[in-house]
Amino acid sequence: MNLENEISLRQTLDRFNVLSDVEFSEFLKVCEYREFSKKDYLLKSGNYNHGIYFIISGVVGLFELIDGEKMYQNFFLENEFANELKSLSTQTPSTKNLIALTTINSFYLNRKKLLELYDKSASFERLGRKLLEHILNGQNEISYVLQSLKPEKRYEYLEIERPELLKSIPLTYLASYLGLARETLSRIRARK
Amino acid sequence: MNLENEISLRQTLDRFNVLSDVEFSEFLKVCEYREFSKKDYLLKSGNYNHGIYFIISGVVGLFELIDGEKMYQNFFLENEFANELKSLSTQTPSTKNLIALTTINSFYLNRKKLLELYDKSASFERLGRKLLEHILNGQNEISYVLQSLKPEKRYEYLEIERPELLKSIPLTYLASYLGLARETLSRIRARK
DNA sequence: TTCATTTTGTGATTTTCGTCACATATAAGT
DNA sequence: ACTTATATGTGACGAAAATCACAAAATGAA
Repeated sequence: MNLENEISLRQTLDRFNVLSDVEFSEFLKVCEYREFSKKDYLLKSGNYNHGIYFIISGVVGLFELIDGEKMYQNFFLENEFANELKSLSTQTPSTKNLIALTTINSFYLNRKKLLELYDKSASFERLGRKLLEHILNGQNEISYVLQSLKPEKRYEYLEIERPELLKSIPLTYLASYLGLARETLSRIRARK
Repeated sequence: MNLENEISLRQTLDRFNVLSDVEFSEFLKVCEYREFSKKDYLLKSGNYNHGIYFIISGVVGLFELIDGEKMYQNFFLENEFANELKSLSTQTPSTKNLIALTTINSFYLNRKKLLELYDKSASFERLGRKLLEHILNGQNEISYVLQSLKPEKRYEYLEIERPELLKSIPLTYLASYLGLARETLSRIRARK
């Protein structure tokens, strides 16, 4: 069970191809197992952000309150790193929130401990850099969708590129993610 | 003149607070001075991407051809690093283009040489990581604009947060950047 | 200076999407 | 099982933006 979780993490990190066995066990030492119930906040706006979460199971949403409405900006699924990097890197209070959309099993990675790892070996720093590259590529993609695609095509983007989101996340949240009115997305789906 | 350019670079890098004097002169060794005329391509879609450019002076645009139209996705001004990180990090042919919108003076930073630097000292890797964080924060911001702001507010975002773009870049290009029809942006500006 | 190219402005028209209102369905909590 | 809270569907309507068409202005090149 616990071992299984570590294997998930290992496999995810292996895709970046940087950590040796020894380094991985070093890495594991900074991982704290944490659980959350649905609607729990992993990060609340106004608070400082001290780390990131590796999602073992469940779905986490990143949102910002705008005119009293939750605008979802990202979703993190199994085997992804839930994060809000702006407040993490600048160490200023977060304007955004991370919320558990389901029950969550996760590993928490404390920022300070990660920075200490960075000092120990360049491999960890490299892992951090590669993870950032990965996140940035994802962010570029969603920008492209918002900039260039009409509502119907945005929905198709989800169908093709991120079908897991359609399955696990309420339409209402996806609408804000795609920059559309809830009703518009509902109608797009209706005519399919 | 040449010294002046190096000072610009130094000041820009100093904001990340990682390189010593010695490391900076090491860094300078991988910088190749390059000039471009207006309309030259720094990167052409279909080609491999072998590095990034520090812009000493001028403006570079990042665009993608969609239905035969240039969709501008970013602009790089003086003292910024013009880049297309997806093709650079994955080493696949670029789908995007970097084009000189004015005469350009730049330093070219070759990817391989940068990776070699990364191996030499963790400071360089850290610089790379911090630069990525910086780029990612910018990318998050433009996503927010596209997702949450109506056309008029998008224009105001430029007025307030990026006035240099309004001064130096044709309205037509800015329209695609903001995900709007050219005419819409022209009318927004007219009623101000 | 002249000609071609690029960029911007502006009206008329069409389309799409957002908004409002309310019904229904589904899930969650006691 | 009952009640409340969340989420979804759908029609009517209006506002806003896209599209089309063309003129004017600005920029660049020969």
